Order: sequence, then C-alpha cells, then structure tokens
Amino acid sequence: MTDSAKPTLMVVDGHSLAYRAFFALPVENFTTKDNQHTNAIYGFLSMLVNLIKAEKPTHLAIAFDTSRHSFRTDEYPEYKATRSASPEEFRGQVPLLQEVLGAMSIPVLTKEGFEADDILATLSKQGSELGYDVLVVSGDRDTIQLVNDEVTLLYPSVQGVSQLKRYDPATVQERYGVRPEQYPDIAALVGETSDNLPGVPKVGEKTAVKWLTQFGTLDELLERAEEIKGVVGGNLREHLEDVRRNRRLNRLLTDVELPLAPADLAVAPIDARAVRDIFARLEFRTLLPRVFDAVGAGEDPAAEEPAVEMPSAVDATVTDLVTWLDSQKDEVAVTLATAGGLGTRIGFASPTELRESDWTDAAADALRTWLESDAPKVLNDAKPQVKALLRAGVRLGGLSYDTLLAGWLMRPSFPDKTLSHLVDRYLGEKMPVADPSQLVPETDGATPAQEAWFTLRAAAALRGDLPAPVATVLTDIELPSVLALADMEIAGVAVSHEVLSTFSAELAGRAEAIAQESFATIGREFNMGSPKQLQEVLFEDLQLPKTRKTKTGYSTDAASLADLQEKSPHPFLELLGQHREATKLRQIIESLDTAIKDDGRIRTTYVQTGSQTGRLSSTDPNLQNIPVRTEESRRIRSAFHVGEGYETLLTADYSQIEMRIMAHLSGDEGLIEAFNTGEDLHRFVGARVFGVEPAEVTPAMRTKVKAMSYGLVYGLSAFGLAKQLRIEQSEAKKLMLEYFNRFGAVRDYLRASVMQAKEDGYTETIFGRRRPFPDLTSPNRVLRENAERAALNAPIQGSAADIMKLALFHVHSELREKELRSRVLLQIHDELVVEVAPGERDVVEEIVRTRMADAASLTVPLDVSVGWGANWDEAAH
DNA sequence: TCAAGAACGTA
DNA sequence: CGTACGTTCTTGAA
Repeated sequence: MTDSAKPTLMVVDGHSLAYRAFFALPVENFTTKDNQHTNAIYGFLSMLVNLIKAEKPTHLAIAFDTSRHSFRTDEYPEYKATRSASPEEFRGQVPLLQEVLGAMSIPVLTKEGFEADDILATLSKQGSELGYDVLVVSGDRDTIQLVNDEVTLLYPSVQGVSQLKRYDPATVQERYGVRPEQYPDIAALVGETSDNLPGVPKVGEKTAVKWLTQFGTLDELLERAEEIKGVVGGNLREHLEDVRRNRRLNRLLTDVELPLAPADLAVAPIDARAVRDIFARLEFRTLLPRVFDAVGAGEDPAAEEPAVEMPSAVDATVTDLVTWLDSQKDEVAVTLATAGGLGTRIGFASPTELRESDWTDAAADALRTWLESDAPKVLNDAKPQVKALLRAGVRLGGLSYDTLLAGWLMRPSFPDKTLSHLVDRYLGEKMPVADPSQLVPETDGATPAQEAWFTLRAAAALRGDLPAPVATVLTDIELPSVLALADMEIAGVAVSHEVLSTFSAELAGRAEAIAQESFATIGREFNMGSPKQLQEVLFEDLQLPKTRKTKTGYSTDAASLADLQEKSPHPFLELLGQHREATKLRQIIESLDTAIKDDGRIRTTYVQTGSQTGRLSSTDPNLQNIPVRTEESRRIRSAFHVGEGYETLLTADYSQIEMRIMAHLSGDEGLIEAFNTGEDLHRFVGARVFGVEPAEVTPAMRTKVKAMSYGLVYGLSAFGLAKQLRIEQSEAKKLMLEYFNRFGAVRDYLRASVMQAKEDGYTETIFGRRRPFPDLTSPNRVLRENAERAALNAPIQGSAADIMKLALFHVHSELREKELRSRVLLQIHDELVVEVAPGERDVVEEIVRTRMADAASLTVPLDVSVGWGANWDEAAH
C-alpha cells in the first residue's frame, strides 16, 4: 500500500480502458433514447469511480490517443495496421467521455503524434522524480516497463475491467520472470500480434526469458546471437533487425512535452451541475451518487442546506398582508397553492420575509387590488395559478417573471420542469419535499410562501443566466401569452355529444362488419389491433413479402401496407386499412366524448413548455390533432360548434407561414417574388422549376413542388422525397436540383444556418428563441444527421411559433381592451379559432386579420385567411 | 401496474 | 434516409 505521507499520482490510459469496457458491457443495455451508445463511458466511469475510492489519488489525469498516427507509424507504417478500425459505436463515445471527465474536473491529456502510453510514461517518470507514489492504469502491456519501486501498474485482468491486477516489481518478476524494465526485451523477441510487430519465429516467453537470463541484456544477446544453436538460433539471426525495431517501437517515451505537470493534476472539486447535466443526457442514474461519493462530495453536493437562511413564514391576516404587499418596493414572489383548480392557500416572499394566508373569498377580495395591479410578481408555472385566480374573480397583473418558462427557454429539451429542479440547478440547493411514499408525510413539503421564496431566488439566478435575446422572448412573447392561454383554457370549446355519439355508433358497426369479413377472408379470428397477430396473418398465413423491419418484427403501418398492396395485392389489405381508419376515428371520438363537461364544453390544457421549438402542445385532450384530412373525418370537426350566447365560430390561419419565413430568412429573390405577386405559391414555384408558364403547371407538377417545398423545411433527402411521391430516386434528385437551380438562396441559407448552429451550439429564431444542439458535432453519424435536420427546422418552426404567440395575445388583448365578448378558443399552430359574440363579426374579423398579419414584419407579407361557420368544419376555408 | 413500442392524428 | 407534438392500444415484465 502507499505511504500516506506521499501524494499519489494516478495516470490512466483512457482509450485502452474505455475500449475494454466497450467489449465487456452489452451495448444494447447502454443506449440512450437518441441512440447514443454509452457502454464504454459507463464501464470506464464505473471503474474510475472504484479506483478513486480505493486508491484515493491526490493527483489524477486521463490520457487519450489522438489518432492512429504516431511517431511509431512514421517509422514503421505497419505498426498496429492489422487492428481493425474501432467501431463507430465506440468512437462516438470518446468525446462524450472526455466531456464527463471535464465536468468532473479531471484533466484529459492528449498529444498529437504520441500514444496515451507515452503520456503515462512521461508523467510517471516526472511523478516518481518529484516524490509521488505513481499508479499507472492501462490495458497495454507495454506499460509494464514503467513499473518500479515508486510506480505500480494496475492492469485489467482477463475477467474484465472491474478486476485490476496490481503489478509491482516483484509481481512482474514472478509473472514474467524478468525485471519490469526487461519486459520490452521479451516483447521485442516474442513479438506483439496486436501491434502487428512480428517477433522471432518459434520464440515464446519461456525462450526469451531463458536467453535474457543467460546473456543479461538484449544487446548482449543480439551481439552474440551466433551462440544460439538449432532452428531458433537461425531464426533469431534472421530476425535481428525485427527485434531491434520492435524494441525501438515498444520503448515508451518519457520526455513528451505536456501542458500540465504532475503538480497541476491535483484532484479538484467537480462541477456538480455539469456532471448532473451530462449524466442526464447519457441517461445514467445510478452512477451519479457513486461519482459524488467517490470524489468526497457527499451523496450529492446539492443536498446542502440553503446557502441563504430561509426567513420563517408568518401567517398573516389579510389586512396585514395588504399593508405588507403595498410596502414592498421590489418584485414579490407569489405562490397560490391549488387543489382541483381552485386556490387553497397563498404565499408571498420578498428576499427577507415570507407571508402566508388561506385563500378565501375574503382574501381574494382584500388582495384583488394588489394582485391585479402592475406591481411586479414572480411566479413559477403561473398559468394554473392565473386560472385559479380567475376562478375567484381575480385577473393577475404585473406578471414579471415565470421561472418555469425561463428554465424551459434556457433548456427546452430538459424534461424535468419542477421548481425543485430549478432550485437544484440554479441555486445548488434542495427544496424541502414531502415524502411521497408516506400517506401522512413525515417531512413537509415547502409551504406556499417558502415555494415563493425559492421561486424569487431561482428567478434571480435565472436572470443572470438567460442570454439577452432569450430574456426578450420571455418578456415579450411567453409571459403575455400566459394570460391569453389561461382564458382560452377556461373558456373551452362547445362540442356536440349527439354528433359524436351518432358517428361513433356508425363507426363501431362498420368496424365490426369489416372485422367479420376479414376473419372470413383469413379463415380465423384474431385481434386486428395487434401488430403482433397481424404479422402472423400477413407474413405466415398469407405469406406476403416482408416489409420494413421494426424492433419487434415487421412493420404493418399504413405506408408498408400500401407497399404490400402494390407488390402483392390481397383483399385483406384493403379491409385492414378500412378497419384501421374506422377504429382510429372511433377512438378519437370516444375520447373527445368523454372529455365533454357538464356544460357541453371541452377544455384542453396548453403546455407552454411542451415543445423544443417554441410551439405549444395541447393535452388532456389534445385539441391540436383533431382529424381534418378526409371528408369523413371532418364530421368530427362539425361536432365542435359555436356555444350558446355566441353567434358563430371564426377560424383564421396563416397560409404557408413556414415557407414565408424561409423566404424571409433566406432572402431568396424568387421566393420573395412568389409571395409578393400573390400567385399561388406552388404554381409559381412549379412554373419556375419546370420552366413553364404558371397556367401550364399541371396538378402533378404542383404536387411535386409542394412536397419539395414542405420537405425543405424538414431537411428532406432525395430518398425521402422519392418515397413520399412514389417516384424514382433519380427523378427526385433531378427535381431537387432543378428546385435549387431556381431557388439557390434557399439552399445557401439552409446550409449556412446549420453551419452557424454547429459553431454556436444552438439555433435562434427571428425573435431570439434558442435551441441547443450538442449533437451537431457528434462523431456518430446518425446522431449528427438527426441533429442537422432538427437544427435546420428549428429556426423556421420556432419563428412561426413566435409569430403565432404574438398574434394570439395581441388578438386576445385587443378583444379585451375593446371590451368585446368574443374570445379566442383554440390555437392549432398556424390557426386560431374564435367564438364570436352576436354583432361582433366584422370588428372581430378586422382585429384578427390585422393582429395576425402585423404580428411580425417580414420581407414578405403574412397572409391570413379567415372563415366563418356554426361549427369548426363549416368555418374552415 | 407500468413502460416500451407501434401506429397514427395534427401543423 | 422529413420537423414538432399527444394518445391509444398491445405486449411483456414487474
């Protein structure tokens, strides 16, 4: 064991150990949802954590190879040439591993032209000279030569990376029969297959050791090679040069110039936030506490008491509350605890004081003036609280910050949207949480005032972190949207149970009939809704050709069925399609029907943080995916009707908003002209692409350019375009070429925008909303290309979302300012549905048209089309 | 009871 | 091998 008085320097060959971990752990158990393999990272870190815990190094560094090229390949190009390229799945993990090590404040050393082992050799020499105990951790046998009284080698045993064997001089002597510094002599004689260094034929370890013992040194042996008798003697004499070369190549360099000396490698505190971030990305859970434990940071460094002492909460009378609130000069944080959508208790916090009260009618009355005033208020997840206040007749004013929204804008991909996560991340503290495993919790969660206090402080931290453009998006787009969305959710939309139930019964009968006919066709009964049983029928009973593979078998999705029908038509395929359609519609109808409340209206919840691009999402039920494509499915939309006391529904949507944004962002003259001439977009584009007059654009031509235009926004490939249009790939390629010939600036823009994102690490919308893309520089091709397409789309979809949110709250505010009764009910990404009160038709149409068209000023106009009707279907246009 | 996967609805 | 969502159903493990 090491002398505790001496510092311990541990140097690790990252590459060789990660590579061993890669083969030791089954990759299928270590793959993230984005298909990033993590087995090597996990295995390496697991080993490292054990090592740190067991050896307690005071100084630590991990060395990596830079490439296969080194001074050794310069001298001998065949060096390691027989090694097959390391698998893509492995290489992609190395940069991530280095990122983790960075977060753990562990120095990563690389040196162009040298191998990791040379770095280890250099550091161990420097370290032992400076009086360190040195631990070398490597899976490369060449490092045996480094072992001496001060330097111990930890080498993975055959059992795997978790078992490391300790080599000191005695162990080496025992195992190899020579002193450590003589090991390379043996290796030179025997050769090293894995390095593609051939040795002397017929000479193994035994012979080599015998010779060395006999002659003392390798030089002496080579000098007196003629003394060796027999075939091996001849072999030795024939391979003298090989042996000398091997010995040159397996000598590790101890004088590599490194940016860091042993003293610079002192173990430093880890960046807990960064470690948590990257572990979340890698989907490591169990490793986190082990890492924190090993580096002596406690179970979790965030589990500290608050850095600032929390003021104690004062239960105040409403009168005192009002006095207190009116006396506040700065922003106050507010938390309204709710149950079943109604407020139960309300808490307030300034940096130094907490106040709390039950939320009663009297409290609402007393606090109304302050709550509705412009006095700045910070909330976390304001929308449900705004709704609860509205239900008590209070309209919140002065919403100055929402930590939930700020946290989402910072990292739109992060799934944990709780306040306690923000507190953890931005304050490095743990919030008190009620123990959810106990019916009567032993530990209380935070009270409303305490929550408000954490919210206030998290807001301060977030303000420091939010880049200015992102802060603008929060203030100018997201916060004003909260109140509009709250009103929309409360309003709901009237839906006819009669229309739905009639339709549902009809579909149920039809689905049953189709099922019976299918069973007759196949000759047995089965569950048509089970992809598994369907596969049996299609590929075993019917012996149809196999389709696209999925994780669990072969695909039976609509596209595959269409392919099948084309290749080998079968009446069952047609029936199956119809059955799917009928059951799907029925299912949608049923879920809508059960969502209708007693007052005949359905209320959705808009999730403002529900997307990574800035769009809203809608849940419970989702009213943003109500069928529209087929004639029949539109019967569902006809069930969404104008409510009692209102005159009509108005729908207003942006035409081709994403293509307009594309025109704006790319500055493409052709596309801009298309929108300014007022000609039908796809006809205009078709005319340019096919070189004909707009009037001569056939429907087929229009379909093609339309698919191309929309595909562009998603990063479509020739392959995808061909598949969608069911044309040859060559034709799709030609179409794309022609398209870009005419609209070259579009291609230039898309390329430049991805390049920029690669540089910045994030994309940005016209209004400053950002979305990070760490995978744009991933060596993993699948990951990188997925990120590229998403990055291409994000500014376009995101800018459209920004514009719609602006339009939405502008419309909402103007309707309120003009004291109109008409109200916005739904937002479906590029469409608004408004319920119009009697006599307000014209003024509402004007407001909607103007506010939507003027939401942004681009180089092309924003075209809005409006329709009217007693129900959603009729109001379409 | 829960999670994963397949399928499918929308913009 | 086209972006962004949410919901439903089946299936198999817990």
